Amino acid sequence: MGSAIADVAARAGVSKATASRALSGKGYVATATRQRVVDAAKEIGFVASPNAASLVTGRTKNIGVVIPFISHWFFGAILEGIEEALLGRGYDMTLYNLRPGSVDRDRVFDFFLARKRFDGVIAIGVEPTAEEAGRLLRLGIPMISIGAPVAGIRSLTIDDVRAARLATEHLLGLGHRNIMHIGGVITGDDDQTVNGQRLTGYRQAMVAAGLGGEMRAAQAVMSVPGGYDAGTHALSDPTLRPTAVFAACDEVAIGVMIAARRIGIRVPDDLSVIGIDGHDYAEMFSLTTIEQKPRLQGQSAVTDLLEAVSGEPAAVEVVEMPARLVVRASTAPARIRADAV
Amino acid sequence: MGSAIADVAARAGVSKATASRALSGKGYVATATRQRVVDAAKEIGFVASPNAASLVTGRTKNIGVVIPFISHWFFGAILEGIEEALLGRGYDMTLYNLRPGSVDRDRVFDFFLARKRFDGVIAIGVEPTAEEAGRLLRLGIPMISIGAPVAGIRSLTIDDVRAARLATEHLLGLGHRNIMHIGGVITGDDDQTVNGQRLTGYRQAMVAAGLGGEMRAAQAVMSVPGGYDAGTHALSDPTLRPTAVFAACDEVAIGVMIAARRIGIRVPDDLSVIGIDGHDYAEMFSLTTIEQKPRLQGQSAVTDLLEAVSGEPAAVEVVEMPARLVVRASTAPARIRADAV
DNA sequence: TTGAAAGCGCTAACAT
DNA sequence: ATGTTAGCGCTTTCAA
Repeated sequence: MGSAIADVAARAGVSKATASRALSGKGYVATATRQRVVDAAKEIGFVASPNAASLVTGRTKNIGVVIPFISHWFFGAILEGIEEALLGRGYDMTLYNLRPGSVDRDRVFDFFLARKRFDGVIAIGVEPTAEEAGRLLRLGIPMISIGAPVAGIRSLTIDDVRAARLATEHLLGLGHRNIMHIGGVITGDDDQTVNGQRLTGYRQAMVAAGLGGEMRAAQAVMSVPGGYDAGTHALSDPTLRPTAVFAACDEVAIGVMIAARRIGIRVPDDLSVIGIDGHDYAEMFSLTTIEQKPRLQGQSAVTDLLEAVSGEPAAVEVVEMPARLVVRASTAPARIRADAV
Repeated sequence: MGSAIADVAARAGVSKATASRALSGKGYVATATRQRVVDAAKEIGFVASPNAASLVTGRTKNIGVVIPFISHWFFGAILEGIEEALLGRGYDMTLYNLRPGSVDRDRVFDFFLARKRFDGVIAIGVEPTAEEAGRLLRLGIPMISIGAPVAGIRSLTIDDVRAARLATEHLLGLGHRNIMHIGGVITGDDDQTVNGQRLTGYRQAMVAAGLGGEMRAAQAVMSVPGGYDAGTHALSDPTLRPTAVFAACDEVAIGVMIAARRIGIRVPDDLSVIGIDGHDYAEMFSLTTIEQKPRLQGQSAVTDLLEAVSGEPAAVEVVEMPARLVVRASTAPARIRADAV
């Protein structure tokens, strides 16, 4: 029941302080004494109250995580990586699911996160404002960002511009000229979010190839059905149909491939598709992709954050995660069409 | 910074007790006094320490959630439902990702959950043992289970046997005789898990239709690639091919449909497929399914659990969630094949 | 309506 | 190597 460390101490015939030392392993305790305390604790089923401990140590062994989606593969996989890394070190994870544009955003940053409940915070794809970040840092709560470079705090991300360029160049290298980009929703023309950067990379590659006039971009909800809808729309007119699609993420790419097949377009023979993420399903769909390894990103974020928690604040910088091109059958060399000769 | 309620009190010219009453809204405080306290708190950016409050009230406003997968749609959607419901009531969610067979299981139940960190625990698809459940209940931590009936605690679940029977009967009603079940991994013959119950429902329906001798069941990893692999295997031999497949979940069903199309089997004309879950992608794939509404399950779990937290412990019982058959094009009436005439 | 005082369960000096 | 003491920041009697 409500057994406290005082009960353990009494049972072992020592003081609370000694019981605390024996149980936590900090400070000198005679081996025999320690054993008696440990036994006593086990006998009455004692488990220390983390609240009480936190109150005095100032450490909670708890990390706050903010994420926009859970039921999207990429984000779910990051979460799994974080959880695994945290659990192994005796930390737990408190999760805030903050969809883009959520009215709860202020409450999460101002109330939930700004209490002394967390040793650190991981923001995934959320792009905290300078004010939001500053508030936490001033409270002494280190923060790290995954997937979105945030001014003033350490960020883990792939170089999205470069990844998009890589993907587009891969299609160009196969001989494609008519390459369409199906990306996420963009706000404004100088959008610096992940979606904006991927569009930028596409543009850079197209312009560099002298195809600045051939660029075509559409926006899709970042999901398989989103890609399906956008793909259906983009591919329906045979005369305007691209020969290759660079999708801003694998879920969209998969949706596009499904739409193409339903329309009767052979993939990859008549349409090359490339995505970004390295989705678990990519192999099944023979999808060519730029691999991001989200689980690894989650684990790295934990490593970096806990370093900042226990030691010096980690340097503020953008850490580039590896992004690897994985070629599969979904991208084939462009074929010379009869009508193009 | 480390502003405490004493700072607020000093600034407002009242005692800590009054400041506490003013901020929490409990107890008598003159309106003018309250306003001064609230202003003072805002001015110095005071946010109460939940640890300190928990220590004295015994309530943490924090719920522990145990889940086997995050990056599977069904589980992710439940989590989103839970988070939404919790956030609205000022509660946090601490998440433990416990894959089946994980070596961390004991640590999570004995160490992480059994501390006074949680007002309640939600176990999703985890089936705590009587001992694990009893331990928490003895500590006064109410627990609720989603998706798996657990002895001694309240459970939210669809009637999996009935859902499976419903699915199978739907295929039977379309005239199918050669119906295969592609389910999850089963351990032993009287497996009482979700997978086992769905197999049982399939058997009941088949036997009731006089097709006990025609039953065929395969096991698959519960994912789209898992369904793809199992489907590829099950459908490769044209002479043994079923005319309909009842898949134990939508992800498997989708995998089976993709495999079928790749093999050249027309869906739904030559193969009817039905799943369970009500996946977001079901509509896109025209998948007939038994809908489970996981977000709703998550929300209901929160409602029920918080009732138990604040009032009488809720009655121990199994609450049946609605499961609804959604018919789409992926199940078509069985056709009389030439070779069957 | 407000204040003083006690104490939630633990850890960390400081003594011994 | 162990015990004593003093809080961590808050809420809650109890008195005024």
